[in-house]
Amino acid sequence: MTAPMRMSHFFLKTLREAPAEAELPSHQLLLRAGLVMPLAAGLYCFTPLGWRAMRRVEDLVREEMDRSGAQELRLPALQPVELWKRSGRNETFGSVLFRVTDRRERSFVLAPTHEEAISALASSQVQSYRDLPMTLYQFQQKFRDEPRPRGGLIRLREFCMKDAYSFDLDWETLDDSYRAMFQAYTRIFDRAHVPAVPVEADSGAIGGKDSQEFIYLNSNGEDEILLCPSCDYAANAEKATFRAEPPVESDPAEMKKVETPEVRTIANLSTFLGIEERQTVKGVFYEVDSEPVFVAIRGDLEVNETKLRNLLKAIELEPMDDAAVLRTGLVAGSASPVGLEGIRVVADKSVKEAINLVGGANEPGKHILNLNYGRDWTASVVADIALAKAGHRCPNCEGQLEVRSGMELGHVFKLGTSYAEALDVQFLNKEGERRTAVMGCYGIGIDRLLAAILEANHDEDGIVWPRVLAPFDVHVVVLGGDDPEVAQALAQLEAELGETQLEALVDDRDESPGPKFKDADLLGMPIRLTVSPRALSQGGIEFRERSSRESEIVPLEKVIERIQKGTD
RNA sequence: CGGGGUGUAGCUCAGCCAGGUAGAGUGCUUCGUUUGGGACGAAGAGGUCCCCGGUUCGAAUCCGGGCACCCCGACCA
Repeated sequence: MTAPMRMSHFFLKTLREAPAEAELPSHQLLLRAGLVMPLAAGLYCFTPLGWRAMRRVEDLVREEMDRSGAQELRLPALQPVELWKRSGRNETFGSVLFRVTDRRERSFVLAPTHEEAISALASSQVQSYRDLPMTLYQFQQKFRDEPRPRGGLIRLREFCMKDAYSFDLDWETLDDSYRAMFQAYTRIFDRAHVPAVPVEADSGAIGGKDSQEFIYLNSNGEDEILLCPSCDYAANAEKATFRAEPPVESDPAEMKKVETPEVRTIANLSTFLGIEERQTVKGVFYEVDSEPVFVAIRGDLEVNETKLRNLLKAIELEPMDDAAVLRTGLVAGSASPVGLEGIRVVADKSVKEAINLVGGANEPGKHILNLNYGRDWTASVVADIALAKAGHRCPNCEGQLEVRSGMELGHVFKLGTSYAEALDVQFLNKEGERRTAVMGCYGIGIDRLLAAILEANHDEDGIVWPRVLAPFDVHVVVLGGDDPEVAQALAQLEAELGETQLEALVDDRDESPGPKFKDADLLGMPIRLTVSPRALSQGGIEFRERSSRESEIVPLEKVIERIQKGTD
């Protein structure tokens, strides 16, 4: 039971125009509706209205987490750097970690995520198989020194994340914990009216098994997603696999060096020799943790740097610059894995299966015909390191993959034992043997989810809040407040609303009707009630739904009933 | 970190090229009118022209350096 909030006293300023810095619809709405104010790049103040919205989102997520059996707790954001050294992530997170020093010169980090802290807690508390399985979660501010914060609440330097961690006896019971969380996420995005789809995701260098992201497909997203229109295959481009065109069939032939003047690219080469790009092999050079690496891949494909990074367990990986290419003695434009010495060679599986490929001769202006893996050259590792692209064949069916952009709203991930090992989360099983807990982690960015909700729920006039998330349930527009009949009707309405759980925002400002209606549309509460002499003369007050824009006159004594009808 | 753009009133922007009293719309304050879709009239308040330095009699404007913000890329367990 809450007293209605009067707008004349509410700390809120709406903007007629969006500030120039905002490009995305969600960013513009956040600023125009006065939900947030930027403090610095990637840092926002939430106003009372914005904070109400955040809390509604948080409450929805909390409800589903609790329903799944997870238990809420709270971990510190400020953590000793030693914890991060134990997990190895002091190095792997690198410059993304915000670092601070206390008065005694001890080093701390502002946590970007909480696997370390939760593992430390679990380590101290978990002793027996009877303690497991369990899933713990929190809402907590995360800090990441992002290279480029962007898009309002899309990518922040400080943000609120719901992060959950499961601890299991083994991989089998982890499957149950994971499934429960997956279902909770499905319900959350459903109820939040954001069409998020699960896609296969990269699990990074940590190892671990299944990893799925919940992606809201949206042209303003920053992740690239490959989707199969014919089946349900969907994967982040970092992870996506595909079936490459089969190699051209032929019998292995003798290697032969040919003159290829001015030919420096695969496109040139295939035109010059009149062959398909898939009949060539190309070399791509990388600098991996300060070591040169030669990547051999079929000419029609490109290297997926995430796959390569994971394969080599690399921290730093970047294309080699020209100076390093010279220093290493590689011949850009005619590079070949054949006869290379003093450099690690990594090959994509596409070149292992192919027969009689054309590759460089490691001499300018020359190439070699009929290269065959195993006979003429080998690599230290052969793996799938190819980048899936639109038009490639789906790994599961005959469909052609399509590419879309999307926003990562949530991530569920079977972590495995790496953190539990590093931080000693162990227990005794029934047989009295010491075992390491098997972990999962599950995150949802709350601020980003709020942004996605706005992206998915607005029209040209403003926000259209889903009922469960609206900062207020009802927006009351008062016209002609000096009229005694209006004042009396308003008093009665407010009293009745006060008897319910409904939260109301009452626009009692001394404004003309225009701005009041415009603001009501902009702020987007699900139901607008207009108390005015005109409506009263028609027998009640005007009831209007933001989503349908349909309105009707409802007698005062029926209003509460009318509002509650259709509450989801 | 590389490329591009922008910094002038709370917000949107003009003025800068061609140096000379700091502007408009909107918002805000006051008064009056108005009261169903950003209404009308009148009077006001509001400025470190991003910062530092230089050139000049004189700099929002020209020159040098820096900073911030936005976009693209790189990066992003």
